[in-house]
Amino acid sequence: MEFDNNKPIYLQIADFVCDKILRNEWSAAGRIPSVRELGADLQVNPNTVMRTYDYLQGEEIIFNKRGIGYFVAETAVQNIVKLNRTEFFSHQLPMLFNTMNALGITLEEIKSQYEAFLKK
Amino acid sequence: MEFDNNKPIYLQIADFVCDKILRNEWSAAGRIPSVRELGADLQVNPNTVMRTYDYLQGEEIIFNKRGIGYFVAETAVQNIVKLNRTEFFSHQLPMLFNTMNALGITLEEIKSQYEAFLKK
Amino acid sequence: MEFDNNKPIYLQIADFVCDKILRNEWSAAGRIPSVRELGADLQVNPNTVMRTYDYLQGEEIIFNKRGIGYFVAETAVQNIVKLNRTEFFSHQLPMLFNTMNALGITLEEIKSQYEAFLKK
Amino acid sequence: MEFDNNKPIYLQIADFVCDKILRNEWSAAGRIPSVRELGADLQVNPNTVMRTYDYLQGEEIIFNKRGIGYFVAETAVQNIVKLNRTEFFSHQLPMLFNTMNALGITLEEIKSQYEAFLKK
DNA sequence: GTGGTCTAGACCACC
DNA sequence: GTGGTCTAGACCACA
Repeated sequence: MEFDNNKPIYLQIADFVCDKILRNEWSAAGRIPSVRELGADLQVNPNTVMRTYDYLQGEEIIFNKRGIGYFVAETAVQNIVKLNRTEFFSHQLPMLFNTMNALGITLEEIKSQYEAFLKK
Repeated sequence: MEFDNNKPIYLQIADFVCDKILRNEWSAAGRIPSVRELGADLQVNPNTVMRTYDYLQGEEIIFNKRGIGYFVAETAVQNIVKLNRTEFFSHQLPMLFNTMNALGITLEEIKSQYEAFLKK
Repeated sequence: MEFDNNKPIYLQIADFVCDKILRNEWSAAGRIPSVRELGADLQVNPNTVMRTYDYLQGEEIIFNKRGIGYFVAETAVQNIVKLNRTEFFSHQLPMLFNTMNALGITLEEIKSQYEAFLKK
Repeated sequence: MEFDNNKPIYLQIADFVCDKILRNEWSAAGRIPSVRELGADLQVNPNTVMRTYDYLQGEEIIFNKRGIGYFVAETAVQNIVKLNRTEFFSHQLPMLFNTMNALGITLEEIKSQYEAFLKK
């Protein structure tokens, strides 16, 4: 897996895990890979995965059974969606609008770019 | 001036300088404040301003006359705009589209949000 | 290590690093010393080494893995050679020819000096 | 006049003055422009020209009559040539040979470059 | 542990 | 006066 330098790796791994859950590859109440396993898979220090799991547990997307492993929470999917939507509408979108304003970019341009993006 | 903790101060100062240039408050071929002056103005260490100027010189937005000071480059405005647009269309926008896709958000929603944003 | 006062230390360290790479003492994709280590080795402030690494990363000679360290880029050797040759043929040599012309020095004289230099 | 950023302006002005003398445009025992005049001509601070004249006086290339101005020394030409040749053979040339060695550049390459330079 | 940023203060060459 | 470099020491996020 390749990482973007502008975002902490542990958050990128969180996205990766959420993606797995949303696609139902890791299903509700099921066990997810151990910190060591996932670390080996993604070629990343286990500590970093640990941080991801910590974060996801805080958001109630996964939970821990001591000595056994981490599991997908029942409410995982809805929490992921809520988390993402909140982030999107309260941070990402306003920032976008600000730069659009600053650069004089219209919604029309965004629209045509979006259509090009969809075809890709 | 207040600084956002999520972005290096020297880059926020760069934005500040670019803004001045775009608004024509600091005009083409004109001298801009010395690192010491601007540092005092913004309550920031001169070294930090130095780093900003270094960066902006690399982007060919300002240039230096030795022992005299820094000046706005002839091509400053176009370089600023180019820099910002490149960043916007090749990074910010694709990331936006990706999350839109992932969250199932349509362009219609964006549009209504944008109108709300404009009224604010 | 001793430093020449006529050239910034951070650039002399850059030369030092490039030399290591060219001699294959620090090999492609391998990790190079941390800013703290090299700083201690060369009896130089870590910030100064940091500046060197910054510069070399800009020239795509080394690259960074966050939280882990700096590594020799795959294309390091060719980039070093290209950098040096460009500098030599487009700046150093023309300046030499200009002064040769001004002083009426012939290529023959250069040649004999060069042979003397090689024997030294 | 345009200045190279890698060399102090006052030394570049010194080169300019020496060139005038060597070409006999400013002849032996003749008066040369005042600090203010030359400064205006070259669009440079008079202080900087002053520093040039100071330096050239130290090298016995020009001399000063108080209240009147600066004049070309009788021994100017020979001192210029001596100064330049010394600089060339004891500094410039050894540095050249070093980089040639480091980059594996042969005298043959230099020769062909030189011929190309002469035709230009 | 790593790099990245920032401050405070110093010294220097140059204009 | 200007920028440029360097040091010492601090704090932070990240791995």
